[in-house]
Amino acid sequence: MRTELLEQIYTIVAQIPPGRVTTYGRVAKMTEGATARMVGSAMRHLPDGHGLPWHRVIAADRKVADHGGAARQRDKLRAEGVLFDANGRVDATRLWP
DNA sequence: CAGGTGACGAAAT
DNA sequence: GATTTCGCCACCT
Repeated sequence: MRTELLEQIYTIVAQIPPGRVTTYGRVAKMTEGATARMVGSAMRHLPDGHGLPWHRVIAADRKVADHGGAARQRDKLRAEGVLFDANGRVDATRLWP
């Protein structure tokens, strides 16, 4: 059921190690049936203080997705040691399988 | 019920 | 490489 997919999404995101990142599409494929859009939507509806490392989920082009908290997301990532190149892209080696 | 939308992604132009 | 198009699917009008 839907909540099952949602649970899977939350679980997977929670598994991303600090200083590492993954993409919406990757998370979607790890679940069974979810799409990248659903993952993004799930992140958008997260309440405050959920404890989920939502900032470690980025777009497939390795740039921070464009949304209201993009700036904050970048700060959090940078605070974890994730470096961005001049194009605002994250190092490919930081990708979490 | 029909249509628009969006923290996406891949392919085409 | 920047833009556009299309596929995707839960949700809201």
